Amino acid sequence: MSEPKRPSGKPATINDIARLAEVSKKTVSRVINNSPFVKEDTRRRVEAVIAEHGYSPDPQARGLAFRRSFLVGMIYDNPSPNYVVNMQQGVLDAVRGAGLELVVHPCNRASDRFLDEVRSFIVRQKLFGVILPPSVSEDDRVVQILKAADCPYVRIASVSLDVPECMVVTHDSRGAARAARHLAELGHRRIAFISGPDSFRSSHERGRGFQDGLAEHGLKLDPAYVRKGAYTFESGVEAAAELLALPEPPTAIFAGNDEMAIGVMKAARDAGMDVPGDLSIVGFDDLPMASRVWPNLTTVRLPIRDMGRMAAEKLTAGLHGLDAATMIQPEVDPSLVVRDSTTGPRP
Amino acid sequence: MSEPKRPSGKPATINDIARLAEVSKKTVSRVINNSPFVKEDTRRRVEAVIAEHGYSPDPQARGLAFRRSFLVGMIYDNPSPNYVVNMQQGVLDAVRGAGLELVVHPCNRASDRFLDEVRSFIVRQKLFGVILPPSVSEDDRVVQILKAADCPYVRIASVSLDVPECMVVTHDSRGAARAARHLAELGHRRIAFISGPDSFRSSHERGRGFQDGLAEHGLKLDPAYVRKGAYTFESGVEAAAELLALPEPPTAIFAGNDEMAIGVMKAARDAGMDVPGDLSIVGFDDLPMASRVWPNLTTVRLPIRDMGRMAAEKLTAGLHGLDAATMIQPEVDPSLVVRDSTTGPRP
DNA sequence: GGGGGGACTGACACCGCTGGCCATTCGGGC
DNA sequence: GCCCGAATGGCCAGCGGTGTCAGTCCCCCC
Repeated sequence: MSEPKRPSGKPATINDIARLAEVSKKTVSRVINNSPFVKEDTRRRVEAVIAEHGYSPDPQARGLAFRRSFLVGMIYDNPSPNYVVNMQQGVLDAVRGAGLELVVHPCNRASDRFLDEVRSFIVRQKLFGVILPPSVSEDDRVVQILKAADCPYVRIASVSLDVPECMVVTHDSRGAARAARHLAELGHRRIAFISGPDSFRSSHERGRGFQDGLAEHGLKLDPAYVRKGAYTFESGVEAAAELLALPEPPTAIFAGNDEMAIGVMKAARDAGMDVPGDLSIVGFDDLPMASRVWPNLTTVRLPIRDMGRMAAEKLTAGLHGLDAATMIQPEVDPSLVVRDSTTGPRP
Repeated sequence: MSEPKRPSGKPATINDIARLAEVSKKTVSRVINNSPFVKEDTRRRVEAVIAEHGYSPDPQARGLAFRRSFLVGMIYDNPSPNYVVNMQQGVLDAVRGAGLELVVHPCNRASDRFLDEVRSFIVRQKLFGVILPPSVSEDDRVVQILKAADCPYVRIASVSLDVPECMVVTHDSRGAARAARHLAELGHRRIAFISGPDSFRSSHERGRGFQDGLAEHGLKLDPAYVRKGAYTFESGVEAAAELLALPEPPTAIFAGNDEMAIGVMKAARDAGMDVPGDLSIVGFDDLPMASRVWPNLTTVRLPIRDMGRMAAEKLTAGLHGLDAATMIQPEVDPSLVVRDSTTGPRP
């Protein structure tokens, strides 16, 4: 249906369409850009020709004239392939069909050229918009650059850091609270928590939510049962080894993410403990791994792809004549995925 | 050092540079494009101004004039986040600094609009080049589209499918042969193989290499010990369950990828078998999971990031005045990562 | 001293599209 | 018949670069 009709091999231009539709290229341009001053009749005729010839305007030329590209950037510093790929997919869900493309920009926030690189990327590409997943989303310096470059952006973070139209809040605390309730309801009382590193907001949010959840059941997190991890497998192993060596070891451990939770599993195995018999474990993220390891890990799942889509939709809202601030905002709601790594404590 | 000097906030243009360097914008253009017809003196002067003002030419305008964008596309249909992210990273390793950006284009090869979508992407964006990882790299229809659009591309595949300058060959067969030798040298004789689906070249290559490796030790793959999987966890479980139910079950299983290998582990556990005591298992891919599951999985690792980099370097060779065909070509060499899921068979 | 040629540079059109401004046409209300 | 607004076209400039081509300059050689 949309086979380009020009035998020349080169794609059609706006002039071709104008000639074939017997209108001026100005009117074709009006149609493309949804100008309201086009008769319905004319619009249909032009659109027919466009469709017939599979024409789509050259994004470079258009971008040049608009002083803005049709590229959405995603700037991230996230080592989890699962997170990254799902978020990319979500962004693409929203961005395709809007005629935008996704340019990925992983970066190293620890590098001393980090800001210069990001600035140069943003300024040079005149991005249509930028998606900032954690932890880059938490870096105000990046946001400053974006503002200075007059580049729209959406930040994805566990807690609100900005005006609503620039935020997708993931409410990690709610997910952690669910984990807490789950463990409390199973009857656990000696419950431990392994946090992520301080440099991540999610780390605090997950800890806070977990405490809130426990509090609902009249439980308090004993500081003796809290360890700081680094969101890595090894740090999970280490922290859990310490906890399990306690005179009164916990009967359940909530790890700040799945990597650490699986480290906890290893530590339990090393200590000759049965999971979940001797120790219940809950993670956070629902990595693919979580449903492969044995026992399958109970964990909190974030709808990452949806989050990406929602963020991108805020960016493209303007294209559809919507206002990102007033959009009906589906809330991100972390869910608890109960699998086999949790059960009641031994009597 | 590279702080833009224009208080206006807008980035410098070629005209600004021309004025400041007291040359025509054409000469600035020559400097940017490394034209040999610029006096050394002039070039230095222009470069000084460019550096001083942190100028970099607008990719859109340049692309418009060149009839080519500065975007590298990566078109893939690969469900493994690990693979995708590593390959993206590798491509970026090569592409950054060349002034190119990476546009990601996951797709669904099963969709009936697949080819139209890919065509529209390629034609519209006038891509600088395209990276095709498996399995898209094996689709000749995509390659036809690229050729028709006069768009450079590099295919990454387990076996050569094209002229050398358009190929990065991953030699999966060599990796599989290593796995075979490893098992043979451990003393295994009843060795099973779970293949991937027929639709993947890698599936055949891994099978072929495995047989070759066995043959070096005078062993032959007994068809009774071969099952076809689908590169999924579940298919691994299923195939292994069948194999382990055999009257004389294998003492070692080579799975076509890690997903299936981990499925094999589950099947072994379900069958009450000890890994590696009763059953040795080897996978392929070295997913992050492989070093998290228990026992840690022995597997074959492909240098995915390097592969991405090598592919992108072929694309950018022209920019550096090199010829992709004659480049010194580092070979991809899959390596065997021996972990804890393999040992000798019980006597 | 004049001619020739290579090295270097700049003027100008153009890439494909949008925006501004004005002219033109058409149809309808009064 | 007049006026007005909606719909459209024409034209030109401009986005920020590059290609073409025609110089200009300088040096070398006869």
